[in-house]
Amino acid sequence: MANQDRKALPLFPISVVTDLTELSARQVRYYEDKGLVMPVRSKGNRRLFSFYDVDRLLEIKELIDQGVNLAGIKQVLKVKTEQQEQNNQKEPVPEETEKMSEKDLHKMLRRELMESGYMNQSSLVKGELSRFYH
DNA sequence: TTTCTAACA
DNA sequence: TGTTAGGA
Repeated sequence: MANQDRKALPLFPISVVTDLTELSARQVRYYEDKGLVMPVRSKGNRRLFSFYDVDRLLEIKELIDQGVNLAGIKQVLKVKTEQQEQNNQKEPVPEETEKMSEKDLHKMLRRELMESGYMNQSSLVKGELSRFYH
């Protein structure tokens, strides 16, 4: 089983999440209501969070005290999710460097840029995202 | 005992 | 956001 799947496994109740994130249960539930996280429900209508959910909530926490509102956070998470989906369908890198076509080389470079963080939060925060600040 | 929803001195 | 009522 891939690590990606493990991180997506719905495992812990809200109590664990509040411990890990320092967020109140009220906040966690509120953020779910706003679509920032979507934990699975289980026996007795109880929320089950995955590692991914916890990671997202930690990012949400950071953005909150950075002064970003829910609309802005939603934008960031949207991008994050899109990037993650791209990583899931990432194609294997060609074995031999000599046989690497120019096309593959460009794919690699583009991927390096994306994963090095060039097109993530930093640039977002400085640019488009600025209008979501107070 | 823990978590859930809904609502507000 | 906190807190609480009333159930499951």
